[in-house]
Amino acid sequence: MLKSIHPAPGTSVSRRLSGLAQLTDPDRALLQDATLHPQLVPTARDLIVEGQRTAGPLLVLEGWLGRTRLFRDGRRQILSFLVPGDVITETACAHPVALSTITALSDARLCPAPPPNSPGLEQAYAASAALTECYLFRQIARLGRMSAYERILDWLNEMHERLALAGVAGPDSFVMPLTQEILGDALGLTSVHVNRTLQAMRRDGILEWRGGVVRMVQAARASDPSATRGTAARIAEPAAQRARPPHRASLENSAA
Amino acid sequence: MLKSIHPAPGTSVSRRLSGLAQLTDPDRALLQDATLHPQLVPTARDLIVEGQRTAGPLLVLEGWLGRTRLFRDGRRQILSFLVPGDVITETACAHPVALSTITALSDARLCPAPPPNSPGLEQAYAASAALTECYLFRQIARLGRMSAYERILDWLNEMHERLALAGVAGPDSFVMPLTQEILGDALGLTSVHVNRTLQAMRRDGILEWRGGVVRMVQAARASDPSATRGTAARIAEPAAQRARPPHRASLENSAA
DNA sequence: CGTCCTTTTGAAGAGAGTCAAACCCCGTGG
DNA sequence: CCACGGGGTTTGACTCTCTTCAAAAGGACG
Repeated sequence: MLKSIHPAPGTSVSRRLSGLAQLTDPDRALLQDATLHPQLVPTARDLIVEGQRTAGPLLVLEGWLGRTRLFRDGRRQILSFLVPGDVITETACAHPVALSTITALSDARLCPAPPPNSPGLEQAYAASAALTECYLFRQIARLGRMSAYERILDWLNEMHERLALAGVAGPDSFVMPLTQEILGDALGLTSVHVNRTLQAMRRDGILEWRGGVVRMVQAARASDPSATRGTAARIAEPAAQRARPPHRASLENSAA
Repeated sequence: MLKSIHPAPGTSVSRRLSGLAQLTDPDRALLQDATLHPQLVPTARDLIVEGQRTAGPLLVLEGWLGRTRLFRDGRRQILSFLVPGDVITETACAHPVALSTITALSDARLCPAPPPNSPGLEQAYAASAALTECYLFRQIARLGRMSAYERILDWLNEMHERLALAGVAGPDSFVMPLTQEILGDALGLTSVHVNRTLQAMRRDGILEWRGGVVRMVQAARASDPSATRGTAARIAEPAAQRARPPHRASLENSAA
């Protein structure tokens, strides 16, 4: 089914890693071989449970997974998403325990990540890890300082960018196998409010979402309020000067 | 001034790393030597600016710093805190650029981290990195699914635990050099609401905060709605004891 | 003693949550 | 073929947490 969008499903990993570092043909062959014995994980199944001992690193070949944290009272937070092309590694440590539970959010296919024998692969893994950290930072900024409208927009942009890296996204669209409730759990919102915000975005004409396919209008792409500049001495600056959170498509009242 | 709480300021790093892995005397000596030529960073000064090339890893000897992200319109989010004993590393990568700006939130003292020549040091660094990731996850869960009251409580608990690892915290108190506004920027709240929530906590008798020193009543320690709070302790084997008598409304509706 | 921050306080508003019911789409099975 | 279920999506009405916008009150310090 995904095939309608991405032509060669089995190679999302090598496409992504090739984009992150200079890979040789042997490197690619190694990755290709690794995909021969994929592990299937059906929707809603836990791949790794927090606190358990971890196996080696994995590659996501297909499907979406999420690092999730569950509160005792049932609240849930999705910490990050894992999509095709991603490398799943637990920070090496004397006691290698998983720091979070990883759940399949759609039927997924994974395989063990081949050990980095070459400098190319090693660099690719390193770059992938750096990106992962980058997305964590972005998630924090999103939850901490963005409105619901902005969170969804920013998240859609991030996912599109990530899926594009793996070659599984169209120029302005991608397959989105999540429910609005899951989206809410990732963005710190209720499914009801996710729904209402999506409707607002549709009304604003910046987004289409039918049958699990998201299509984003170009304008949506432009609205990134973060864009960091030197933090400088703003830490010490009086609060009075700092702007308030714009809502809606705003975002452009930003003084670049 | 910090001396009133921790007796030997120069060794926060070796104390913390000793707790994370089995260090030999030469290891500790190496760390000790590294602290001989500290770098001073005054409050509000940027240590590293996002996008710049990075130097090597650093050790925080004293003071608090924060990874911060600034929006174009002035909104600010503090992604994570760096406190004495912490190791600052940028994910190695072909193009080693900083993923976020690091700003001193109080006068701080740092030094270059000695390269891990021994297995002990290597493990300590790895454990430290794992903990760092753990705190990022926790920060996400905090911002995404906790109320203001819970966020502050959870954050205070985390900081106490971290400072205790470095030996710079009392049994139920620690020095907190941040303003309420900075706290708000870390927890995704306004300084006004931080203030009001703190007052509520004082009224509830679970917290004192005078003159930059926070004192937490034992009960406060127990209110962690996250099911997974043992994770950090698992990484840092020699951890403190944690009780968990239930406490405070909104948390006790937790079902195992 | 005035200035600059930070902390408090107040009143009013708005974004997001809650609760509940209706609606829809689809696969199932009578 | 169509009623039946069940998950996901929509809607509506109401509540409440947290934000806004001032402005006053402390406090540290030259």
